[in-house]
Amino acid sequence: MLRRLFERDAGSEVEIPTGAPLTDADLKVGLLREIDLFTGLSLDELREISRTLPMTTCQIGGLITSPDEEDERLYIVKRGRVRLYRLTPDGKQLTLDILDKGRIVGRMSWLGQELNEVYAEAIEDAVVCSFTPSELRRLIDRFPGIGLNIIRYLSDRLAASEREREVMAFRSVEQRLAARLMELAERFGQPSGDGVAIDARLTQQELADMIGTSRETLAMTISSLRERGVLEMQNQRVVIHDVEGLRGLSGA
Amino acid sequence: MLRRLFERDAGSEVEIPTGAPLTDADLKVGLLREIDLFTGLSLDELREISRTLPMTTCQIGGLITSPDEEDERLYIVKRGRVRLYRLTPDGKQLTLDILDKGRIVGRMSWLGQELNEVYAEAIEDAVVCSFTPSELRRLIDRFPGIGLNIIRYLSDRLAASEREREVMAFRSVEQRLAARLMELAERFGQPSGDGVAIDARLTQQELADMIGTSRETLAMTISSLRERGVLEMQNQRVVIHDVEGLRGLSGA
DNA sequence: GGGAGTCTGTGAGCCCGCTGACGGAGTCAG
DNA sequence: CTGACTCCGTCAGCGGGCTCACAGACTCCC
Repeated sequence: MLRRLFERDAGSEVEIPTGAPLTDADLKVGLLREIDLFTGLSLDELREISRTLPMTTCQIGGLITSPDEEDERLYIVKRGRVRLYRLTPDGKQLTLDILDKGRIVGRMSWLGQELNEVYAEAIEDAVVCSFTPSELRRLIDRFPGIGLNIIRYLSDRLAASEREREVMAFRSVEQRLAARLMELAERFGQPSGDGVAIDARLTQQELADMIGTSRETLAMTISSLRERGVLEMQNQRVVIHDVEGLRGLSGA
Repeated sequence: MLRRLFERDAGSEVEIPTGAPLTDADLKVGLLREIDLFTGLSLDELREISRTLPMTTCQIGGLITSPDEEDERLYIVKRGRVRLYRLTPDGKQLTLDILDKGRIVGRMSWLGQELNEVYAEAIEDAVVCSFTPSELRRLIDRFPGIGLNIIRYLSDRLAASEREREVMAFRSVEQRLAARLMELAERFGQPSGDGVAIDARLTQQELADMIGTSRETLAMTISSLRERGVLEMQNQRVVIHDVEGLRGLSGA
């Protein structure tokens, strides 16, 4: 079961070029501006920050960070999507979150033990930039606004995580699936011919990992929803036909 | 089922005396010093902060905050213990955490939506002090160290919450119970005649709410563990006889 | 086009844990 | 002492979801 970790193309580990920047400095500033973490900072400040931040790319399937990693480092996603997941001792996965632009992942002991024990895998080609703990600390001392933004970010993640705990504790697979698809539709939904399409390739195994069930049970649940005309899933794309119906099934 | 919310003595809602302080100013400074959130601040700074912080008391069973609350306010526990829980639409509870000295609860929209939808109930007589969002913001601007401490605190909570999600997703009631008791023992354990006693009164219903199961199933599980000599539970006190055995059962 | 690898659909069987029910034990007020 | 209330122990019954097993469909690469 452990091999699933490596099932996608390997050899795409992140290299971290601490020296020369990969890209034009102004492009970097541009990317920084789009990130919520840095709202409220002036252009000059952004420029100053961008000088110290190495940017790295990571191909689809590559691991950005894992519990084996020794370096304490914090990554900010600039492009692409990153899947955060935990691995149980017996090899099952639980996907915690899908991160896109502006969201944070990493482990830093001084920053609590956040995201220890957590893997981060690029599910699209991704660009991330990274800090060391001391860099971040210096940044926050100079620009307290960044501290506030991180607090807001962590609070959001915490609220979502605790909502998830309640869902996992008391709700059936169908309800959990409905709730998760609603969330994905809100974040990645595209209006399509007949309803809302979720703009992400998701195998049934991946969906199952998100709601903590088995692939087989998930397939049965999808079938049932398809028969009732609520949604369709083909070619690893989910299309929701009856959004309101799905919301009702989610039990919220 | 909803009445369980009120089963303990009512009439003990928090009143917030925004004006005159309840206690001697120096006592307040003393309490602030013990709180992790304020480590790294000088005595003068603590004194300055203490002037603006109202302290309130809350009797056992009282609600410190709930989703119905309109005020956005952040509370810091100074004495006593506070149980954080969510309520499902059909009236079941899931206890998220037990907070003691120095830990934070509250809802603030600018601080993400943390702890929206969350109830906080005093399970011992408690003393809390509270901020408004603007007060906290001012504090962080003046003392960035507080921002760092909050970040660390939130990171810890998030890591614990995500670990919990994995546990809820894949582990049996017995494993969940074992893991939870280990955690409680670490936080509230007292060496006792025959093993480790958990220093907190806990009904079986309350334990069941912590691990997301029913009271009946919990009772069966406790019985089974008792027969195997792992632990004992009487008078709402848990005594763990075989700590290593319990750790093994937790599957970690 | 053909074969390897992956993904999807479905079924049989089994067991954990939920529901519902009820009696006993402890505790507190009168 | 006695009733009222809460908490605890246990059981029968059932069903959701897991495991195991396999066949069909799709994709990608030679």
